[in-house]
Amino acid sequence: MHADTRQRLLDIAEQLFAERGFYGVSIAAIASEVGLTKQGLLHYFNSKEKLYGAIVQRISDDFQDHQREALQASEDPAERLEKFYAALAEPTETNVQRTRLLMRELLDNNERAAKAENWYLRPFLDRLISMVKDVNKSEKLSDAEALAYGYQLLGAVNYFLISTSTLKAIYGAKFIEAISTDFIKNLNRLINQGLNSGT
Amino acid sequence: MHADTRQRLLDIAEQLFAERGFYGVSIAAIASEVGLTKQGLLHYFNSKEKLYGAIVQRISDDFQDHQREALQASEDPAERLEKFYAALAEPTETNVQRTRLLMRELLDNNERAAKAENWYLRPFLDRLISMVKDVNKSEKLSDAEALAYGYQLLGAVNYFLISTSTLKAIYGAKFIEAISTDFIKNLNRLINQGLNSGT
DNA sequence: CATAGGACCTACCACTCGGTAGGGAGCGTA
DNA sequence: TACGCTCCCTACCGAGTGGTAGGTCCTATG
Repeated sequence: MHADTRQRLLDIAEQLFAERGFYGVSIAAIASEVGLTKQGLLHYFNSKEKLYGAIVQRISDDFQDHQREALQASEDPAERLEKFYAALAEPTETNVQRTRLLMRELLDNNERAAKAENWYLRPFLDRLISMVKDVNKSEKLSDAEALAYGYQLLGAVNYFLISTSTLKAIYGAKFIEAISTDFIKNLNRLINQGLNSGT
Repeated sequence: MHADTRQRLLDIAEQLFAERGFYGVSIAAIASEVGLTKQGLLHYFNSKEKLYGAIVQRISDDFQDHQREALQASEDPAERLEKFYAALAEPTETNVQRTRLLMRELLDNNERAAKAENWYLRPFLDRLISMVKDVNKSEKLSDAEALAYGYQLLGAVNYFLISTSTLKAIYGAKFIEAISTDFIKNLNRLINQGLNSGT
């Protein structure tokens, strides 16, 4: 029962893991934030890794849901891609948080990524490849070319999302707001130009 | 004396911090990798933070050296920018490693980045802005526009660098090699196209 | 030959970590 | 009333953490 407590644990743990990383947060800290003791937490998730795994799973599930929605949002492939990246780039608090967490995952998994754990990215990337290929059917991009292209935009968006707080501290909030709008404009131009003018 | 040991400490610590993050490595682990005890390490760097700080400083210094070299490498601003990003994207082991470390820095510093610590990025970014503006003088890009543009490419490159090992595990080494060449091709196209065809 | 200081060491400290053992309060069911 | 189950607790463990105190060896300098 008490799926409520479970949810709150997941929510808060997600936040803390995103902010400080897996090694940077203790389960005791997570538990106390929820109003439990460490063992209260361990009642729901048998270990720290299990808790972390559940969070990553939840995020990747949600991501793929959004991807499916983007596919149904429009008929025009280019427009679909635009909306897809626009959704990814949205500076929502949870969006930024989850981007941070996935970025950390990418960094931590490094070489042991060969294990089944990190393949959660696979369906997401596969769908991305086909979305890119749909935009430019005339030239018949190879999978590698499509992924190279899609990944560039993915990197641009994700990197920018995790940078905004730091950039704000350096250049000030106003300047960064100006950048954000330019950023989206640029992104859409890259999507349209980049795929119309040949490889 | 024994600047040699000091160097080895920095080298190995950089590697370990890049792989596992600040909290993921103990100073004892670093020391033993060098062939010292924990206290041997503390003889050279008074604390873990000091050691880490010295590493970040060294990286940012080197980065700016490379940036200066790129500026002198060519007369054509667009070509300069091409060479600059090509150097950043080079999948050297140390290059990948340092990108990982700086990415972690970006994630960890988050909101407390307001302190002087993280401003090491500032001169690097300022130079980037002026490089971008030089390419497209006719349109007189604002600083925000220039940074938005430069940062997109920066994100694309950095994100790709830290992803390669994971992508290899998912798609296989050959596929990723194919992507890498397409990636650079794409990047150069974005540099030339993106800045010639207006904001 | 004396002395100072660099380059390390062993021993230890207070503390935190993830995890186990075991118990108790409140509940629904028989 | 008795039983078992969910939810959460206190108490504790071994291992590991960053850091301090204090000592030893070696070399360079006077």
